[in-house]
Amino acid sequence: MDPMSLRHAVLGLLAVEPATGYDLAQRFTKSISNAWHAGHSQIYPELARLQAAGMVEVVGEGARRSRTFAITDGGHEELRRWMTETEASRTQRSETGVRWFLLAVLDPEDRRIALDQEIAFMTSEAQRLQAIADAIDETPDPHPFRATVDLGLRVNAVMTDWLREQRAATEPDRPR
Amino acid sequence: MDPMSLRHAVLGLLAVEPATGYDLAQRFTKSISNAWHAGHSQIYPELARLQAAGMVEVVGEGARRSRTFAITDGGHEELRRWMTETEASRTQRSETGVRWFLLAVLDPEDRRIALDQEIAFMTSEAQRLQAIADAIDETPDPHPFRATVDLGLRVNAVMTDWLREQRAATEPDRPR
DNA sequence: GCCATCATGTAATTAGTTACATGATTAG
DNA sequence: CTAATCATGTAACTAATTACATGATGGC
Repeated sequence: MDPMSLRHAVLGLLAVEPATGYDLAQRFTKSISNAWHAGHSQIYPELARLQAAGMVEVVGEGARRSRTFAITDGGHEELRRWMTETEASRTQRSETGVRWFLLAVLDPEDRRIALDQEIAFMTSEAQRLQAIADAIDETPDPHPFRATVDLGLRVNAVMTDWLREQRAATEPDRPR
Repeated sequence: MDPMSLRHAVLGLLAVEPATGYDLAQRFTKSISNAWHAGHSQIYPELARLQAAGMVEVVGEGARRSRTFAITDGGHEELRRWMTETEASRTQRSETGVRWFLLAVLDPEDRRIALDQEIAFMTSEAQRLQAIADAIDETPDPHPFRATVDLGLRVNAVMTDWLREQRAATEPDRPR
């Protein structure tokens, strides 16, 4: 049972900084959402399993019966092992990808409508990523995930260019 | 219940050309695998549901009790509706993405090992995509999915550049 | 006092993977 | 004749989503 990226995503987020289950749910949507997502109903049970496996531990209990978890040495070792010794199974699932694939089977009119939607979506994504980048840049010391945000922006740019090309090729009257 | 990209991926593949369930399983791995994947154990039940919903129909029965499915007008309409009228839920899941995210929490030595693995993986992916592109280019008429293969290659190139930058920044003795 | 948000959990359902199972056809 | 591939299905399990449920704290 080597796949299971959720486990490693959680460990990785905790490796940066200890957090509560609630924090983790937020970080999934705010930082790693381009790669993986998990809601709290998945996170709490996973934290319990990781704790049972000695990979995370409770390092503090706060208000509202909150528990802050931190990664242990065992957890770090598991991360290291997974990253350097396992051959990735490479689960790949992107609804956006499916939609872009399907553009080809629409007639020109519908394709234009869909392309406009996709361009708008990518623009909002770029803004979301840029906001994250800006927030990171305001912090004093270099943030570990800054580089992947940059990658996201680059990929977004290439994809948006592609969408615009497709859009231009579908222009009705003046195909230029 | 508007998500469910599997349904639309199947409809889209059938929109290009009728196929058996077996064919579809192959096409998932060979063409759309960057966006979505499904094995035959998921495809056959989905075909049955689509048939019950009148979105696909059996257009031929061949050897080995094989049935060839084709998309119906209802199926086309559903595709059109989903692509132009629904707001994408944007399921996004990439184990590769998780791994790249986690690079930041590894120490330099392990990071180099992981980066080398990732660069090798992206290189093999580029070759796989290029092979698909070449196969498409040999066909007489323009293939609907040629453009998305091209997009895949472009994105791969940007990502590989990023990996190499990261790798260079982790050089041990001679950090340039 | 009340509303937003923090915080944690479980239950029910649906989606996806892996394993089991079977048999037909074709190429060598 | 026999191995590879074509072809279809079901069963068992795991992962993920959505819905249900509860309660604490802090700001207004």
